[in-house]
Amino acid sequence: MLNSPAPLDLVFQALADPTRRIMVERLSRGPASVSELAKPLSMSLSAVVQHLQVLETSGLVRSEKVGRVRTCQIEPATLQNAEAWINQRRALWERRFDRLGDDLATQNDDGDPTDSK
Amino acid sequence: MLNSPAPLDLVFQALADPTRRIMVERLSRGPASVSELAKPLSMSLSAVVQHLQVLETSGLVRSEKVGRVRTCQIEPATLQNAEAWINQRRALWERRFDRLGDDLATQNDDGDPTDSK
DNA sequence: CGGACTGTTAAGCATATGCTTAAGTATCAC
DNA sequence: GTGATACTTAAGCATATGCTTAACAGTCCG
Repeated sequence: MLNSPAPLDLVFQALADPTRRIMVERLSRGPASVSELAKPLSMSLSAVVQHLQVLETSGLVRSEKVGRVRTCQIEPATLQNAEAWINQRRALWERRFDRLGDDLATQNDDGDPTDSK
Repeated sequence: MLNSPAPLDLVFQALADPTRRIMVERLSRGPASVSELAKPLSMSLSAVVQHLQVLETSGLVRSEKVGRVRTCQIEPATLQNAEAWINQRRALWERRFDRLGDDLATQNDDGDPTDSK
């Protein structure tokens, strides 16, 4: 039991910050050290480390230290969980829209294609 | 273009709260009034209204008042924006994994397996 | 060894967030 | 009009968040 089930709360919370999204974007292109992550960001290294901790707690990022360098990488499964949640909601509302379409069709049933675009 | 581009910050921030995700889930199944949204939630109506404001500010929910009832519905496009962001990151890391596979294949290509461990 | 490099940790601070209670406003139903 | 219904708004409060600076701790290099 190394890592927690990474609740959606923490994942979305982590993604809510633009700095952290930049870090995730960078890591989507490949692993990076802490200072590489910090390079494009205009804030102290300390702040970057704190953002990194949020990302790791959320399960979005995993890191390992070798020598004096900590190398970070994304954990795709976690991002996919977030995506999956959104997908499931979409399934609900799309189902609803389909039924709505059926109802309209039923109402207009005797062939008059009102919105023929 | 009535409203602002609904920055991802606000969308992910809105989704970070479990109460608000319950509300979004409910609205994915169809429109609801404020008190209908509040029914499954163990907090004051006032708190629910405040959550609703967060959802509306994020662009995830739209609402309209008729008589004394405010009816709320989801705004699918906004959720899809969030999904799209995740999808785009995935495109990046998948591309990377593909190249990684290529490299491994190339390295092992012409038969001299010097360190076959 | 000594210094540069790469983080790490702690303290402090301003602002944001998620509630609460309490008081108010605008329907609707009789 | 009276009362119930359905929010709405404001104030207050505890905790969380996003930084900062400053001091500390390993690691590598000559």
